[in-house]
Parts: sequence; structure tokens; C-alpha cells
Amino acid sequence: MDAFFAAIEQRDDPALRGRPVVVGALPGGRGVVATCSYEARAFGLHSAMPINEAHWLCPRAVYVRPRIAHYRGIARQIRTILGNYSPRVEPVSIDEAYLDVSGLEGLIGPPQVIGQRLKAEILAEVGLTASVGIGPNRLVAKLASDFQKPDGLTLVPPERMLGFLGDLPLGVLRGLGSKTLPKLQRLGLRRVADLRALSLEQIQVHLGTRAGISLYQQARGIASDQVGEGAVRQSLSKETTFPEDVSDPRLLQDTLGTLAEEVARSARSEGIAGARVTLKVRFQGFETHTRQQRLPQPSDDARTLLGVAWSLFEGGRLPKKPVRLIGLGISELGPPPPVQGDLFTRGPERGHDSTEDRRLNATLDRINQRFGAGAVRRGSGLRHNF
DNA sequence: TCTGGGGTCCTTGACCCG
DNA sequence: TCTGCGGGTCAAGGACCC
Repeated sequence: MDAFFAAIEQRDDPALRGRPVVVGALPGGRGVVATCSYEARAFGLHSAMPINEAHWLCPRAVYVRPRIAHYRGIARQIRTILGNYSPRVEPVSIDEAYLDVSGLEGLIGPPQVIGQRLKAEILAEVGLTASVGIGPNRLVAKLASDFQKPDGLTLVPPERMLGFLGDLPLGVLRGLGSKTLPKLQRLGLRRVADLRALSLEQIQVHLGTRAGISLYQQARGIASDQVGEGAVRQSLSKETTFPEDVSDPRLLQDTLGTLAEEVARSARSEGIAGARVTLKVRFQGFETHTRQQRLPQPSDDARTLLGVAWSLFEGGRLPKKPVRLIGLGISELGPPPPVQGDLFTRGPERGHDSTEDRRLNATLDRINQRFGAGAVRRGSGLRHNF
């Protein structure tokens, strides 16, 4: 989908159409651009840009908070449409999916006809534009979909694949970000064709074994053509950045307690538990540390997670500096431990209970006391109100 | 103009053990 | 008994993606 979040906001509010729209944090606070409209991109704005930099570049843009639940609903609508075209659909994120359309020529038509009909139906049904890329494998299809945006359709048949890839700037390849790309640029490499001229060993000298193999293959269009179920979850976490750096241990512990409850709630709703707890702390100056501990058995219990995380915080030999962000996650996921006792004898910490709600409200009250009434509100998630 | 949140995967160093 | 070495495992950090 094209500028998905921003496009939805423009669709829903006619006053925003044709104007620069930024979805993300609000100017003055701590945060970044999640997505911005193409009108905003003309000012140099882009995803992940600090919101205050965006505001400095484009003060007249409209800044709105994301409405993730709303976007998810629309994503479901779109996925339903995709499912009508192919039984093999693999969602990759809220606004992207792979479709295997091989073998559908006889039923619908050639791939470009399928792509055109798909785009037209999405526009008619949900009022948003999508960009379609067609290629012999996932890598080429993805790069083709980015080739003409917004509202594009790019077909790359197998015989044109190497030429198409070779002309693209290096930065479009997976794994080349703000650290690795400059390494290759310092070697004088600019386009994918330049990288293709290097041997596997030459790439690996600069980028390491795994990344070397990946880029060597990408440059040659070697990639999977399997459209599958998507990935299995490996971890689950919640984190929050404070409006101002925090030194008060009570506020830190309370916030960690709220995060523990949110992680435990999500874990239980998915029927999973974690055998490893990770504490994440970002200090003043953006210095980030993690500490983790393995549990004797997997847990989905908020009090257990908080207990472990807080002991990691206190005993983890962390810097004694004000805290910018705190987070808690679980990994080594598996089935939850068997519940001891029945519904009437088991502890109040399991299931949907009022203990968690009381603790959450107490935490929100404390944060409101610290940062002023209305800093956070109950019900829509701590981090969104920050 | 200071850097969100939720993820994945890889590399590296410490440590243990044979 | 001491030392070197290689492999396995774990913890931590880093890079990247959406």
C-alpha cells in the first residue's frame, strides 16, 4: 500500500487531501514519523525521521497520531480481497503481502491483468492505491513494487531480471542500511551491477560471512519463490519512552509493572509463555543496555515477569543515569505452564482480573502526578498517550 | 533537528569443558 | 599439574526492517 497510514487519514478526512500529512508523534514531543503523505515527502520528510526535524522542515503539515486498530481493520479488508485472487497469500506486514499467482493465467489472465484488477478492486472497495510488483521470485517482486510508487505496476519477466536489478541503487537490497551501505559506497560501489562484479569472497571480507552470501545472491536475483505461511513469532515485548528522562525508582518499577502486565496479557491471549525475560533500558544519551535471564519454566504471569525484570534492573550493574526508555520482553516461547488448581483455587494473577486493572490505574495515577494531569489516560495504551 | 515501538537475525566475547 | 585449543552455549550489543 502507498503511504498506508497517511493515505487512510486523507481518505477519512477530505480536509487532509492534497496536503502534507504526517502520522506519528506530535511536534514538541519525543518520537518519529511513522508514515507521511507524498505531499509531505516533497519537503524531505520520511519514515523514522525525528518528529521535531519533520516539523522544522514542514511546519504547515498536519500532524496526527496513528490509529493502529483502525488501520488493522482496513488491512483485513484488503487481505480478504487478495484471498479472492489466490489461495497463496503471505502477509509480510500491515501493508504488504506476497501473492503466488502462478497457474492462474487460465482462470483470470496474465500476471499484469491480475495486478491491474487487484489495484482497481482495492481502490473501489477501500478507496486506497496500491503498488504491484511482479517477478519470478520474492526479491524481484518486492523491488518491482517499490519501483514505481505510488499507484504503480511493474512487471519484471525472468529474462529482464538481471538488467532490472543491475540498474538499481545498492541501497534497495535487504540488509544494506545506514551502517553497511556506506562501507560499500567507500569502495566505489553505487549500483547493484557494481556489487555483482565482486566475488563472494571479496564481499565477505567487508561484510562478513552471512551478509556476504545474502548480498552476493541478491545481486544475482537468487531468492525464494515460495509464498508461505509467514514467520512464527520468536519474541514478544513492550517498551515505552518517557516524556522526560526518569530517575525515580518507584516510577521505573511501576512502569515496568505495567509493561509486564501488557506482555503477560498479550502472551495469554496468544496462548504462549516465555522461558527467557529480557529487560531493556535506554539511558540519557541514547545508551542502550539489555539484561536477560532464563526462567526455570516458561511464564505468562505478570508478577513473575516483573520480579525477574526488576531484579535484572537492580542487580544488572547498569549505569547510574536517568532513564529514557524501559522495556520488557519474553522469548524462547512455548506453551504456557499447566494451571495449578481449578478456576476457584488458582491465584488471581491468571486470566482477566481486577488486580492487574488496579495496578495499572495506580501506575497511571502516579505518572499523571509526576507529569501533570492528563499526561496519560486509561484505556488506549501507555505509549500512545506518551 | 536528537533519535518510537515491535520485531528478526547476526556477531562477538566470556565462560565452561574435554 | 599446567597450558593450549577448539567447540558449545549464553549474554549482550548491533544492524536492519516495517
